[in-house]
Amino acid sequence: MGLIEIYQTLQRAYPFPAGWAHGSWPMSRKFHPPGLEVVAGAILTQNVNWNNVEKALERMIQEGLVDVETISRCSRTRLEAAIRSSGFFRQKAQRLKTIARFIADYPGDFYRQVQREQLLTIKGIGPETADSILLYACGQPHFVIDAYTRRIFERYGALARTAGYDDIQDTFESQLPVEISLYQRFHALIVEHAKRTCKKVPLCGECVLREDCVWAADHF
DNA sequence: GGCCAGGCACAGC
DNA sequence: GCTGTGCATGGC
Repeated sequence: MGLIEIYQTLQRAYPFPAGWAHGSWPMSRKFHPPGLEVVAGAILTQNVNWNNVEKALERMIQEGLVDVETISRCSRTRLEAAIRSSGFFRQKAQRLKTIARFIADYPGDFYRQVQREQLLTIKGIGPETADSILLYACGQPHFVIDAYTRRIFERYGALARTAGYDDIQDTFESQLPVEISLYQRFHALIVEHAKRTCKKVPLCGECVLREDCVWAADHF
């Protein structure tokens, strides 16, 4: 199975990935602007289960921490308390404040103009966080490589298991049409598939990718 | 009670 | 350059 075929198979299996309406990032739309919720979620989800992140986002909304001025100016302890459930709350609070300040001071429209290299200069923003922001908040075609995607790649890719982020990303981007909605949906589908298989719901023989599933070793 | 979850920065080689 | 380690909570 090539990448496109995997995409099509997942698309047929999960027409509406839970929480990812039309393949877009899960959002309450209670941040201002809505894209800021993607930025916050991308930071809060670093090395942590999304369940923990949802609670943190809800508390940020309750606290009114939904715009860059408030986030960058509130006390660090207040922000830390709000996002405690997302783990690593001290460094994540600092990272949120840093990116909020960056957005507030951005000369121009951050959500339309920010470049990947600019994001990567910000402490706390690595390649995956940057690409999540660019793809889902800014609508720029950067394929997001996360832990789930790596497993897919390791099974199908020709590169060594030690391939770096950029190598894996190049492989996906060179095999797929450069299309924002495709990138968005594909990543959503990979996450959806990961959440549905094996660990919580042992589908095994029912897995839509059958023996090609990245979790095949667990299935069969 | 141990292990894992949609990373990242930084120190030490 | 590459590898190991700290960061911290919640669910199973």
